Amino acid sequence: MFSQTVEYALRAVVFLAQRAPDPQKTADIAAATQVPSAYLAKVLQGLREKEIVHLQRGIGGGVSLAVPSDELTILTVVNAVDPIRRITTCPLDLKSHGVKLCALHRRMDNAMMEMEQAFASTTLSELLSDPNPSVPLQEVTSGRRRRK
Amino acid sequence: MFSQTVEYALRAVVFLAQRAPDPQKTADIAAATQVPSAYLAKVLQGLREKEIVHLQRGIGGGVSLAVPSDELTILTVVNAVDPIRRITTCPLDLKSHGVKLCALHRRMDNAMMEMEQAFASTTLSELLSDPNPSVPLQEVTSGRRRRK
DNA sequence: GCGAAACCGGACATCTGTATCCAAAAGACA
DNA sequence: TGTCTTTTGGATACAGATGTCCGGTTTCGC
Repeated sequence: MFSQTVEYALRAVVFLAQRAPDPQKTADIAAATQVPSAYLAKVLQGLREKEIVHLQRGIGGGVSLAVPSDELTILTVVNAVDPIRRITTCPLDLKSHGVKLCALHRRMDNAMMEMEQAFASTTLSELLSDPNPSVPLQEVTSGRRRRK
Repeated sequence: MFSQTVEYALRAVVFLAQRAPDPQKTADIAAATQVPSAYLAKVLQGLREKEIVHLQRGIGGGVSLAVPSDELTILTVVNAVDPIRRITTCPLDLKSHGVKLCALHRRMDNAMMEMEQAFASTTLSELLSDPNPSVPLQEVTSGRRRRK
């Protein structure tokens, strides 16, 4: 349903949002998110082209969000690496269908529309502030512990 | 989002539902649904293994639905060829997350759950009786045709 | 039983997503 | 300027999805 690349990209931006605004090295992101580092580099390049992250070479460099986490939605990230392609015209190119989808394709597109809306309405910062014992990318520790 | 194979399988069963209970030749299904016939044969074999269609060899044979169209849901067909894989445990195998998904994965799974529900609640016969001027797989015949 | 109709099944080809590796480019800093 | 650090981008590899091909098998009308 979702490609690995989407999953990887989301993990990366969540990690970056957690550590914002400090830039993170690709290798560190890869370790924390359990993504192959060489491949993560490719995924991050895709995010850079869409101006979602900023990549800085050299000492002290790394990857950081190019957009505030409260303005960055899940949908933006998903569409950057593996766009949700809505069904806008008949896949069979039936002329008389045109933009008026048949019952089958309308329902398929509706499902995707709802997914789009769900993803468009959730920002990265909302994810991080979710009152959930399971914090993205982090093991729960019995005691109280917090590091920046 | 949806694989080609899913799209092909859905077109095929819709066509079969329209012509039920008459068996249809694979080549005819392929022509009507605009699916490569050799590949459609593979897809149909998958549907046969899941006992969604019945394949009959020999003269007068062909493909027919093995399930009444009012008992066959879109979800059944989708899951037969390309199962919707719900997120049931933490993709990162974080021990403390276990079955309790973090905010990110919970939202992704929620989206898939809603898609499952939407597809599970629609049967093939409901698709065919949908009051929609665009009939699946068929050009609208009333009125003049336009040249391409 | 014969032969045509129609599916069966496996080998093969192609394309795309996923993943790895390394030399080169670019930035920071002494 | 020189060097260390970190990203960049191209080459390569592999797997799975998609698509093709063809001889074989089953079934039925005659």
